[in-house]
Amino acid sequence: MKSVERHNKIVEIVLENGRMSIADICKMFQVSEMTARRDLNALDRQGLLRRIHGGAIANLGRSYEPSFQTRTFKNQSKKMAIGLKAAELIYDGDSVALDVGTTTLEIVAGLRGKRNLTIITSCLQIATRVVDQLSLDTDVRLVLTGGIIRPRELSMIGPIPEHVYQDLHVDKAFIGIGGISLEDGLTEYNIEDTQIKRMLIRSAHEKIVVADGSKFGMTTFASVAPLTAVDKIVTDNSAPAEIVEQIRKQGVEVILADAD
Amino acid sequence: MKSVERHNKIVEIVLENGRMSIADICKMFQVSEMTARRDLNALDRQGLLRRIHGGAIANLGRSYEPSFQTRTFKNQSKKMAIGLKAAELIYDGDSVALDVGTTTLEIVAGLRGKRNLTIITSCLQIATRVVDQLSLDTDVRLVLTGGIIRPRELSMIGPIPEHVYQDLHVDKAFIGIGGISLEDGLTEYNIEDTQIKRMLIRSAHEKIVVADGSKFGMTTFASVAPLTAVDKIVTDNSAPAEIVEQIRKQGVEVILADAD
DNA sequence: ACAATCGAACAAAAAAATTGTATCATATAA
DNA sequence: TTATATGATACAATTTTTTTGTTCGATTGT
Repeated sequence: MKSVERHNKIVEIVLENGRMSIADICKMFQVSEMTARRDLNALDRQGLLRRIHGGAIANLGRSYEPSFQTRTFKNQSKKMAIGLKAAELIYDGDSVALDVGTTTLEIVAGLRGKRNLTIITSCLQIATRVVDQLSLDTDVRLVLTGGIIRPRELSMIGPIPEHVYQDLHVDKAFIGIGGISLEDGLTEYNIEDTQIKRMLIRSAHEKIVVADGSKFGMTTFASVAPLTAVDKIVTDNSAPAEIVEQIRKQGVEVILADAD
Repeated sequence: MKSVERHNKIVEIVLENGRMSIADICKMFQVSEMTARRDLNALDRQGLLRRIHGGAIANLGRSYEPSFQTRTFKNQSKKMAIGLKAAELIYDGDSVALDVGTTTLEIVAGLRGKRNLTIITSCLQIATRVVDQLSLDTDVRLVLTGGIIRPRELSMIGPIPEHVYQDLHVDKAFIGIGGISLEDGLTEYNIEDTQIKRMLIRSAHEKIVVADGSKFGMTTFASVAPLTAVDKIVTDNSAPAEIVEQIRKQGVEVILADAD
């Protein structure tokens, strides 16, 4: 086992159980205390958990959204499956908007080989990944909306992106979302985000939500739009069947990706 | 000598002399032919030179601007010195615009420890570096202008950044430039860039050009502005003394950084 | 106070990268 | 075309970097 794998596992467990002790790590991975401490200190520096005496705890205050990097670890394989499935909805020549998010980020991997795409995003991570992965092989036009960068999020907010989205029209918008519920519709953690997401929905011909199964039945802080404001939802097969059923009855297509 | 240093030296020499043979490399660095070949192949893959039978040649069609990555290698130590010197002009609380460029990129390193900065840029590299290096320690507000990303340049052009710069006003703008000449003033390689640079100059209270000594006396393709449109020029001590003298006579302050 | 935990420093071990040599394939020039 | 130089692959040797463990004095929480 490589050290990076161990780090990932540790973060996953801390996120799952809320805490993990030095002793736990020693036992589970057969390493010395010093190594366990070094691991936790490194992960703490990366902001992925909070170091405490004797171990580490998750660093999420309940009502706060975890940082982008932390969220990347949650349900990663599911997000990858969703991203690839969502990418299948994109055809050569499409103009697509990719919302900020760890799930939308995975869509990029599925764009290899597609021709003549226009991609609009306000997410620095997505932009960087597109440049790294695509701009060499594929002929892709990449547009960044600009805006004020939120340091932990690497997304841009404020009047600039709103203004840009207002003037642009895309074939398809892929929207990440904090919660999907029958009662409260689509909800997000931050008010700033809701505004951008609304603009996105407005300026896209086809509106597609990407969200892993854990988002279903969740209501987070700020309301974005009713369920029926979007055309499709791409999720994985861990999404609760009854909720999916109800959503379909409301006329929203739900696409399930196979996650390992 | 580390392999990276050797690579840098090789690129520098190829850029300087236009070509370099396998034998040259073996002799100069006391390495085997195999190593020399591996070096050239690696650098070719990175697009920094063009591999030919028996050696390598520079891969610049004379009238074209080399790619961002290639330019990073040219006069790197001088650019670092200039960047640090230029950063001394920035005070706590300033709002600064950082133009696209390999020299402006080096300003970021000098911003450590400064408080309450607002940085505006349309360069993806600069944005990424600011996020990596500063956003943790420093309290910096980072604004990206947005725009269409030019894949090789990682800069943004088009109506979006122009519009954004139009609405923003900064204390100081640091402008990279392709050529500085007494007859033709400030010139650039691409027309697209000139427009943005003009906007930058217009929206800044203090206009500062950063350019290494090799840019002096050069005229590139497109005219940006007359020399007197800017307040200061930060360069290194390799800048030709007579030209510097003449520029100073025109009322533009020239600051010389000590390069190794 | 006192046992557990921590971090610094050093040494050991493992992993990764760099480099060289030998060998055979390929390209260039006469 | 042949002869010679150059190239590429594979493997081994080397160096460098990363990771890990141990010891020991300092610090922490109960």
